[in-house]
Amino acid sequence: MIDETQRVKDWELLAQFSQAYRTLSDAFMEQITMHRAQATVLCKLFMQDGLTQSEIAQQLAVQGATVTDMLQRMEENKLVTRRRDPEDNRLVRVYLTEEGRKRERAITEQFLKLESHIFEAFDEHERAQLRHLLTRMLHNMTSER
Amino acid sequence: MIDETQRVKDWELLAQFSQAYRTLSDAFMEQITMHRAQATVLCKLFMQDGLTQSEIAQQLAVQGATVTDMLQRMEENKLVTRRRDPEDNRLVRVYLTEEGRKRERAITEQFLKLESHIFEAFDEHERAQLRHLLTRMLHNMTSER
DNA sequence: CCCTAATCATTAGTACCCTAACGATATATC
DNA sequence: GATATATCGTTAGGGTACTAATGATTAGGG
Repeated sequence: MIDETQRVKDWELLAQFSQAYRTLSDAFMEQITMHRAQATVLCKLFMQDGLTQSEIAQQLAVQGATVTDMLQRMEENKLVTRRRDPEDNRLVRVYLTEEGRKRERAITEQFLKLESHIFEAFDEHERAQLRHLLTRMLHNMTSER
Repeated sequence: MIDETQRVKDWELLAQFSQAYRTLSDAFMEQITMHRAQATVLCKLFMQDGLTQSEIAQQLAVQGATVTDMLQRMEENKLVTRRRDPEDNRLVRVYLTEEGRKRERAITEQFLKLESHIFEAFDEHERAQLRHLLTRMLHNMTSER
């Protein structure tokens, strides 16, 4: 008989990991005076400027209301500007400011540092293995039904 | 040359996973009218009643202030009671109420459901592999320096 | 015994994330 | 063209998380 009261359940491990990832990335971003979620939004804009708010919400897998709040703070801090799309007035398109664009290097470097910290002592085979497992779990978690 | 602009970076995968886990567990807990973090606290108390707040903070890997807020809400909702430890008056010990204890079955079942949803189509070997990789990352993430 | 340092919990302020309800705009159907 | 439906963003309210500052209690060193 395995002692059920002692064994760490898998969901506990996932919860711990999820929490630890956020805490650590908060700490890394704080080193360059950024917030985790805001840095992530900027990363999306580095790849493609002028995304709509709902596109950002979808890419971050958060609700639209969350994005509204975040972008309001980011606009106050002059990291982005927001303009209605003239083609479709429902859409709000988000653009990097000069100030936002200036942070590209620091942010991408910091995310790479975070990555190498987390994968300390991992070889490429193990990273590939992990990618595969995470991708499958992600599929299970986000698929309908 | 690999096209760096296309490949999903590992930190993005970790961030996605972390977000998806929270969203999904929020959804599962919402089905039984509970909040993710509060359910986790109750689980710790199911294992060991009368934990102090700092012990709970350590087990959840969050700051003490976070636990204070959570437990105040949980006490208002009659899920737990809090009493100062007579041996050491700095400590606040947290105890399950009858109401809190009543939720044990529903909560543990719901976490198991969550687990089997996430690990759909995983065999035991793959789960063991994942446990190993996650544990090592967790170690990298939480170790000093 | 007193003073200092350590530990524990709380408060205040901020950011992130959710749901629910709502207003504005665009599209589809008649 | 008018009405119905869908989409997009905002607001309001609540839960989860952080840091920094504070107060209360305990433990240690002289």
